[in-house]
Amino acid sequence: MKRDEPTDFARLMASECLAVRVRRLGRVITRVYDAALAPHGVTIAQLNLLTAIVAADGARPTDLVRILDVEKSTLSRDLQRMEHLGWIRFDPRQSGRGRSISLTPAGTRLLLQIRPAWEKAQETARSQLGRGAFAGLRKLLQPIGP
Amino acid sequence: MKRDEPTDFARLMASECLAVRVRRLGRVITRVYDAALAPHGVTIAQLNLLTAIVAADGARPTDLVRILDVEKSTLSRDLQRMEHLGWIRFDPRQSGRGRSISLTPAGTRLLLQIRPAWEKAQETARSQLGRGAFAGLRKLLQPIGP
DNA sequence: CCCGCTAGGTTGTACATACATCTAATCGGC
DNA sequence: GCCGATTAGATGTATGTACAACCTAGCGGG
Repeated sequence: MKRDEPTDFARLMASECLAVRVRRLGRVITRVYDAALAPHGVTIAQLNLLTAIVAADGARPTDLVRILDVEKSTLSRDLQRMEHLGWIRFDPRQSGRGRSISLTPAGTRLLLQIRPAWEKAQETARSQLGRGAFAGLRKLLQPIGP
Repeated sequence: MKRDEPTDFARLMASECLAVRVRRLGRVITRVYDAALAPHGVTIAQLNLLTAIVAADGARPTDLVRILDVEKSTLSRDLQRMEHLGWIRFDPRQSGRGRSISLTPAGTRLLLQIRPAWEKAQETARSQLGRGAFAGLRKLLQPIGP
């Protein structure tokens, strides 16, 4: 019986490819969080940016690029959107290049309002994945983050 | 000392949010695979689709939606692109709704040419994450897949 | 002090993704 | 065999993502 090379490869991808699995989980998880946050008009990507800006106090776009492992052009446009929405502001720096980012009062208020929705999304994700998988993933992904 | 609620939330997100971690890993991993596949003019998302079509022989778009956990409108456009590129074809079905998808000869040839680049991306991912994390992730993500 | 470098950002283009809405085809009850 | 309900897909709009190419403002050597 002749081996079917395309089928072999297809099976191998399905069972072994890390990208396929991580991306799929990303789609599913993103939907969970986006659905929970939607009533506030915010996405998980935007919430991630907002909290990163708060956590890395006084950071410039280029710092967030490093911290979040996102492309600078992606970040540039994401920040533009959030500036137009009135959530963030760019401040000139005393010395050195670039501008620091900070939350506006509206951005800060929004962040605080969002929190319960995020907690709910965490709980949904936990129950959908199972508590063991959730905790295991969080732990395994720890060293990958900053 | 007064508690800073935004900062608390920001720290919590950074340390506890599963979406943040999964999405970040997704960006990093996607770049690894896309870079390896780029010389063939294919992305990891497209390779995933091609192999899913082969693995789920005779599947319709709606079947892939279920299998890959992707939105039907997303899939619709991804398939359109691949049809225009001449990689896939839609075949009418004997009975029932919809159309089955299959690879064209060009699509099949492409798939076989790609394989070494994918193996290389796997190896790169493995060494960047560390073998333990790679294997652990693959295993943890197993039950989430189909 | 000036001029070249380089780091920081933006813009052009393309793909991947999703939600809402719409169209079309099929299925099933009667 | 028709007609209402359901399903399969396509389209409009928006976000997130990346690469390549470009621009520009500070830094630093001389």
